Amino acid sequence: MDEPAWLDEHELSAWQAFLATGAIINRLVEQQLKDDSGLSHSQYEVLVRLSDAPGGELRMTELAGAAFTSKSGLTYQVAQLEKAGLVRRRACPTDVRGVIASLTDEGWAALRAAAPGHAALVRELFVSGLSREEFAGLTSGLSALLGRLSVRTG
Amino acid sequence: MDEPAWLDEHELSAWQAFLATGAIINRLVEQQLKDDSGLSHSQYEVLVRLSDAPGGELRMTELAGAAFTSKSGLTYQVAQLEKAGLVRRRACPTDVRGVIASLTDEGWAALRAAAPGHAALVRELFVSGLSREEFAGLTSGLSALLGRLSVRTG
DNA sequence: CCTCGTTGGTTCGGGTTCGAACAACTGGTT
DNA sequence: AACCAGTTGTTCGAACCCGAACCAACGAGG
Repeated sequence: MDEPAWLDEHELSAWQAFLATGAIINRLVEQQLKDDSGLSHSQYEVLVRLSDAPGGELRMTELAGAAFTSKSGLTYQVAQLEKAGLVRRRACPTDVRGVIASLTDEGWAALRAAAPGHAALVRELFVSGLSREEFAGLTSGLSALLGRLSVRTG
Repeated sequence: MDEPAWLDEHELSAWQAFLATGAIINRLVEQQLKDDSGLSHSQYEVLVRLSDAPGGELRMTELAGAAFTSKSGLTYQVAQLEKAGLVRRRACPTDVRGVIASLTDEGWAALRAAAPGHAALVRELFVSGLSREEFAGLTSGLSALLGRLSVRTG
């Protein structure tokens, strides 16, 4: 109907802020993890997802769905993590095609070692410096957004 | 002083929502621009920054600062855009080292052609589906965050 | 049993990104 | 004038990531 071709002032500044914060924060987090633990952000995410799963293991597809990466991207990252000894691959007992990625002891150790620095940075960048209301507003906006998006991705 | 090693429940879910929304939205935007205009998101951003600047031109460094990319990344993207005829490079009159990227007529046209679809998608993903309060909360949270981050990067 | 459409995971090719190293230049200081 | 710390933009090597193509295996319906 009346769809203007450009974003208006409010939309634009919100959108720009969204892009900018995402870019900056991602870069800083990436940097910190690399320097501090030798892990990329995606690798760290994979470890976190695995550690959240019962037994510290998950099928590749579930892992790709939970993390924010494509199937091929996940294959690559898991290969890297396996090379580093942090993750092991097992065959899935109920499906010959399936592959189960599973945290090794070294994987757990690496995660425990990396977590405090990561948590501190996330708190510094993302939580502190916002008032309680700002943080609450941000959180509810983000989760509404996420709910909306989940519908779209099916 | 009492810095827990892990994020608590609220921090974690907000952080995850932030990462997830960023990843999903970026992917969808990337896709739409590619399909619709043959531009990547970073290329589109470069065009937008140039179009915002007086005369449609900007020094490389200013462009890299305004967009969300490294210097080398920008060199690459501008080279692509130049190959496509959307951007021209000029020497900077006041500084021999300087390079000025400048929108061509084709660049303006490409931007005008791409903008409506992009704006519509951003509105669909990012604006609509949120109540006025949610959007306001999200916006103020994001800009507070951005202000905080600018201090850190400055 | 046997299709046959679907799913799981890897491989491959190409494009994108980054940081470090580099060379050319600037502007201020002595 | 000669220096020198800092800036500018590019190049290079490596890592990363994605989509498409692919093969093997599932499982529902005949």
